[in-house]
Amino acid sequence: MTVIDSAPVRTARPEGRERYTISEVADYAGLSAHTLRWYERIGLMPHVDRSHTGQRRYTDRDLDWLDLVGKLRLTGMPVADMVRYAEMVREGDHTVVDRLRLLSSHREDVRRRIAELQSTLDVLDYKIDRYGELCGLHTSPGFTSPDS
Amino acid sequence: MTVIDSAPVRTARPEGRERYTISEVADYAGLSAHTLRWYERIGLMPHVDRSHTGQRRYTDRDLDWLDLVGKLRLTGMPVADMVRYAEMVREGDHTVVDRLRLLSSHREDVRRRIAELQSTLDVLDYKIDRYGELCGLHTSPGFTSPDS
DNA sequence: TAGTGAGTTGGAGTGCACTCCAGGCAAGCG
DNA sequence: CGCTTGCCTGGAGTGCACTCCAACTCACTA
Repeated sequence: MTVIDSAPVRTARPEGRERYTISEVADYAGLSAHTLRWYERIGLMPHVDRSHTGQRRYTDRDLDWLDLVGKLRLTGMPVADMVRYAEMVREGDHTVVDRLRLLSSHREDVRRRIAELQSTLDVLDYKIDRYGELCGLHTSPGFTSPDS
Repeated sequence: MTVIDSAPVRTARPEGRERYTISEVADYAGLSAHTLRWYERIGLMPHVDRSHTGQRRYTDRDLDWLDLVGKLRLTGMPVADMVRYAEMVREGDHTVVDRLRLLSSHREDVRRRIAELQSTLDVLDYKIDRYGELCGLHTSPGFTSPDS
């Protein structure tokens, strides 16, 4: 992968060590060990290496990748798209244009979502204000509602 | 339901008519007719009335309700929570405090989500900038990447 | 040396939110 | 009259993203 496929910001890592067990990574990334193995099976991880006994040993690079995946996941990118992205990263630099396209289109999605959320926030504020008034005026039961 | 359970803003309605068929409502709300029937089955609709032949006839009030449901849905409120809300609305005004609680807690969720999306947007901007540079520098294939 | 705890696998199961299907009814049209 | 269109029902099926299971290995401690 290219240098830009590691996250730009660093988050606190368990220790200064450079190889992590699956449960350490699960804790760090907020995913279950199951999910980490599943990510690997479906091709969402860039080949995790193993200890001499066959246990997974994640590197800081893997943690960086998981940071990015976590961000994309939180913003609702489908797993299939993330896998496509991961594949492109593995395929090398001739895929940068497509990667750019994928990321840009996702960015548009995210922008749209922010706008949607914002507009819902307005509706919620309005309704919460109304309910607040209602609760402030008569908190006790025993009156009839105008409609319903 | 109370007056505040209709949406504060009006959106364009199919026609000035006051009773709509399921497919008109599907078009309007951006849901399938299947989904509208399903909403009713699970108790997410406040009793839709019927024509003399048993077909659903939605009112403007139903459309208002669907506006709200659509907003909540877009902001990721689980259907189960929306059903709880709908039940409370049906139960009458003694549930306003709980409704307020539910809405307020959802508002916090939405605020958190906006912040998350915003932070992802920053990451995306950063990566897209890097990819942009890369594409600007060498759009043709045939070179080796620094890593992988 | 036996037990505990953390890891391994492939495959099956879960929960959510739809989505579709088969079979049927009612209205309108040529 | 037959045909098409739109709607009805209960129940089954789908896709996504996990989530768990059974059966196993390995390292460590009492």
